[in-house]
Amino acid sequence: MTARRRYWLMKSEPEAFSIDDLQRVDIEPWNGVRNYQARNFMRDGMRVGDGVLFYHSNTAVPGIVGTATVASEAYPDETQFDPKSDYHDPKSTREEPRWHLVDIKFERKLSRTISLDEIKRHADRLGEEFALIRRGNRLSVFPVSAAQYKYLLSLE
DNA sequence: GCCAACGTTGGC
DNA sequence: GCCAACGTTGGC
Repeated sequence: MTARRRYWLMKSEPEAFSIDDLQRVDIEPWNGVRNYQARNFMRDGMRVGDGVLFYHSNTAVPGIVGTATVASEAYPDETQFDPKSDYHDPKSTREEPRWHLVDIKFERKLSRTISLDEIKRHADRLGEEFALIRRGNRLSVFPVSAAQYKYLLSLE
C-alpha cells in the first residue's frame, strides 16, 4: 500500500540559497531550520517523494520559483554540532540531537515567479488559513494541501 | 533599513 | 509559571 503524497512549502532567502543553487547542486540537506514547528514537519511529516514548493523570501519579489521533492528520511542536521557554524546549537548532543532535516531534490524552475502579491489575490481560492498569507506567519516550512499545490502551480 | 509579529530565554 | 527582554523573520 502506497501512502498518499504530501505537499509542502519551503522558504529560502535567495541570497543564502536560491532555486538556481538547488538546480546546481541537485540535492541539498535543508540545514539551518531552528524552529520547532518547522522541524516537526520535516522530522515527522515528510516522506521521500513528497512535493515541495520552493519559495524565495526576503527579496524584491517574494514568491514561488520552483518545485522540488523530498529526497530522504529525516536525519540529524550536522551543522548543530559544528561550533564554527552559524547554526551551531551548544545545547544539542549527538546522543539526543535537537534538529533534524531532510534532503531536498531539485525538480524544476517555474517559467515565472508566482509572487506573494499574486498569491494573496487568490486568497479566496486558497483558504484564509493558508499559512503563507496568514498575518504574521513566519514559518519557513509548512504543509500545503494537494488542492492548494495544484492550484498554485496552475497560476504559472 | 524599518518594524510588526513572533518565538525563545532567563530572572524571579 | 509569568513575563520582560531579546533575537529573528520577512514584507515593505
